[in-house]
Amino acid sequence: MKVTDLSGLPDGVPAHLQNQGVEELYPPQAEAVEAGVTEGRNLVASVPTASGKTLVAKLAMLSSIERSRQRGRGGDGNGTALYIVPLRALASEKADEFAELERFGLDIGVATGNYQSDGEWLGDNDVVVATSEKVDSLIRNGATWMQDLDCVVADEVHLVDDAQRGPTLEVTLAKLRQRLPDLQVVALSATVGNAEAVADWLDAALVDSTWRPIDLQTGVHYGNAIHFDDGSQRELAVGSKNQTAAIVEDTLADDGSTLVFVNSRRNAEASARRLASVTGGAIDAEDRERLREVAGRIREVSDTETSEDLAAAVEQGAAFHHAGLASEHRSLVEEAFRDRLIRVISATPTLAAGVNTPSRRVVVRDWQRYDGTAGGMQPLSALEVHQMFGRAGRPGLDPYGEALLLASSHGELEELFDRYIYADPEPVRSKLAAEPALRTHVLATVATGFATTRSALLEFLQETLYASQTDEAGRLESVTDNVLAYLDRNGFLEREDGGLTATRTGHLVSQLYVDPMSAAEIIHGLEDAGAEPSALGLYHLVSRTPDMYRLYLRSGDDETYTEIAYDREDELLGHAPTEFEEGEWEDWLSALKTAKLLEDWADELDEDRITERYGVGPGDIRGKVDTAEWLLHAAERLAAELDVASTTAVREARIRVKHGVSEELLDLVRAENVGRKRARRLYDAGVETRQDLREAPKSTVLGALRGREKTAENVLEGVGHPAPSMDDVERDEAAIPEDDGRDENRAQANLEDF
DNA sequence: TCTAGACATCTATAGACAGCATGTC
DNA sequence: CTATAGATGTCTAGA
Repeated sequence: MKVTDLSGLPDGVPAHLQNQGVEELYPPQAEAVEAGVTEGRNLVASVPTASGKTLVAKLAMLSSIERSRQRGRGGDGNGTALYIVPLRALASEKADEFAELERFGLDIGVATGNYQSDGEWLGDNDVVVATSEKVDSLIRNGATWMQDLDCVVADEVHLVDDAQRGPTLEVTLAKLRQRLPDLQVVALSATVGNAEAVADWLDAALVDSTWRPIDLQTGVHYGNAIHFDDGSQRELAVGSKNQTAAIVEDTLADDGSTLVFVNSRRNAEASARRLASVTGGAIDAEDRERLREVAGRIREVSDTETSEDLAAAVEQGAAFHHAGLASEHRSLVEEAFRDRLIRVISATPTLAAGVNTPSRRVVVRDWQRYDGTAGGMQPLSALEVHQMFGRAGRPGLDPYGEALLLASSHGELEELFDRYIYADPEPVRSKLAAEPALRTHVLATVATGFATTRSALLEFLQETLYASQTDEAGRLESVTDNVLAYLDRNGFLEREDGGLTATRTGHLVSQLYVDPMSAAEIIHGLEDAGAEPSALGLYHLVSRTPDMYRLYLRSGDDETYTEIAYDREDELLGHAPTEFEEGEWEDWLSALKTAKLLEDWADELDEDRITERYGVGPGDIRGKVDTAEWLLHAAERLAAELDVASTTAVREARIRVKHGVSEELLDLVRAENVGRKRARRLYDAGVETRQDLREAPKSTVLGALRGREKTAENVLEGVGHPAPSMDDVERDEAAIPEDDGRDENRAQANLEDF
C-alpha cells in the first residue's frame, strides 16, 4: 500500500510522509490501515520493536482528529487524542517525535508527574502524551477535557502483565472505554503469546506480525563461535579470553556498536570497565577528543565515584547504564552512543524498556536474575529477552542486526535455543486481582462516582482484561470484598445496603494518588505524633509505606540500625515492632536506613558521602528524595484534613528534604539559581536571607560564589537586586568558602554513628 | 621470611509511576 | 531451594 492511497487524514499528510522518504507502508502498517485504524476502528498491533508502530499511532490520531474537525465543521474541532506511555522519559521522546505534526495545525502537550504543560488547558491540545498513572490521576481529579477524547493509543500495552503498574493501565483503559463508548482504542504491543486475547478484550481488530524492517539474526555464542538460528556459524578471531570481549572486538572490526545486557548494576559497571580496554584501542584522535568532552560533562553532573567511573569508561569509548545513574548521566550516555562515539554500553534492563538506543549487536550476557521472592536466580522471560533482542539493528544505518546469548557449555547452548531462540513469547496475564492493586483502584472507582454500589463496582470490573481471562469466577469478587472491608475499616469509604460512598478522607487519598495503605500508615503515625515530630520520625514514617521503595540492609547494617532504632526510639512514630518479629523488624530497619539517607540529605551532607555511606548511586538519592517529597506532601494534606497539630512540622520536613538543606537555609534556597550548595556558601559568608542578598556588599556575594561573576549576577538578578552587574567588583577574600573542610565537619556528627 | 599467583570463601543482587508549584552546580 | 562476578582472604611453591 502506498502512502498516497491513504485517506481520511488532514490535507498534506501523505505528501509530508513522502517528503520524509516514506512511499510504501510497511506490511504491518498496511494491515492496520486495512483493518480500519484510519476509520476509527479499534486495533491491537502486536509487532516487533522498530517495525513502524509509531506511524500506525500517528495515522490513528491524525484521522480521528480529522473526523472530529469535520464534525465540528468550521470551528476548531475540540477533540483530543491521548497517547499513553509507560515511562516519563518516553513521554518527552514521543512528544518530540509528534512535534512534526504541528505543521498540520496540531498542538502537542505532555502530562507526567514532573512535567505538565498546562493544567486544565491540556484539553486545548490535539495530542496529549501522558503516563498511565497520570491519566489515571487526571480521571480521578475530574479533568473535564477527557470527555472530548476521540482516540487513545496505549503504547507497550503488554505491560498490563506487570504486577505493580499493569493494573493501572488496565483499569484506566477500562474506565475510558466505559465512559466514552465511541472512543477509538489503539493498543501497541510487543509480540506476545496471546495478542488475540487482548484484542478480544478491547473489541479490536488484530495485527499480529513478526515482520521487521531490518534483518535480525539471533544466535548463541559458545566456544569460539556464534551459532545462528539459521544453522550457520561464525568463527571469531582468537584473541580475548572473555566471551563478551571477543564479541565486542569482532563487532568493532566491522565498525559496529554493541549493547551488553547484564543482571546487576555492579556487573554493568565491572563489565564496562573491562570492555573499556577493548574499545580503548579502536578510537581515533578525533573521537577521543569528543569522548573527553562527554566525560567532562559527566563529571560536571556530580562528583560521586559513580560519576568518575563512568567518565573514565567513556573516555575509552565504553559506558555502563543503570537506574543508579543520574538522569543527565543516562541521557549523555544514550546520546553519545547514538552518535557512535561510545562503542559499547553494558546495561541493566533499563535500556531495553526505555528510549531508543539501537545497536548493531546486542549481547544478552546474563539470562538469569536474582529474585529474592523466588529465593534465588530466575530465568528471564522470553518476552524480556526478545525485547532486548529488539534493540539490535538500526534501520537505515546497519545492514542487519544480531542478537546473541552466551553459553558456557553445550547443554546451556541447547537450553538457550529452546528457551529463547525458538520459543514464543509468553502470554500476557492480567495481575489485577491482587489486593494492593485493587485497594487503590477500588477506592478511586468509588470516589470518582464510577460505581456507587457493590454490584456496579463488580460490573465495572467485569470490563477488565482480568475478567475476560479468568476461569475462577469468584476470585475477583472475594478479593474485592476484602478490599472493601479494608477501606471501610480504615475510614476511607462507607458501605450501606450494598451502596458505597467514599468519605472525605477517602476522596483526598484517591486524589493524592497514594496507596490507601500508605495513607493509613501515615494517618496512624500522625495521630501518634505530638505537635513537633522530628524530621527523622517523619522520614521514617513515609519510608515505611508501600509507596516507598526501601534500601536494602547489607551485612552489618542490621546492628548499625538496630542501635540507631534504640537511640532515637522516641522520635519514631507509631507502633514499633519488636526485635523478635523478624520480618517486621527488618522492614522497620530498612525504612530507618532510608530515613537516615533522607536526614543526611536534609542535613546537607555531600552527595558523594551519601552514595558511599548507603551504597547507592546519585540517581537513587534523587529518586528517594522525590518520593519522600511526594509522600510528605500527601502527609501534609492528610494532617490538615485530620486537624492534627503537626502540619507545620511536616511541611518543614518536606521543604528541607526537597532542597536538601537545614532550616536556616530555607529562605535562601527559595531564590532563583540558588540550591543547597550555593545557599550554604552564602550563609557561611554572612548572607543569610534573600533580603541580605540584596543588601550585602557585592564583593561578599561574589566571594561566596567562588568568584563566578556570571553566576553571581544571575543570583542577584533573581532576587531583584537593583544593580546586579558584577563589573569592577573585587571578590571579598574573607567570604571565599574553604572547600571540602567544612563539609567534612558537617558530616562529623553523623559519622559517629558509623 | 617474603611474595606472586592459585585457589577458596564471602558478599550482594533490575526497574521507577504519582502531587504541587516553580527553578540546580 | 536454584547462580555468578568480583572482592577479599588464605594457602602454597619458589626464591
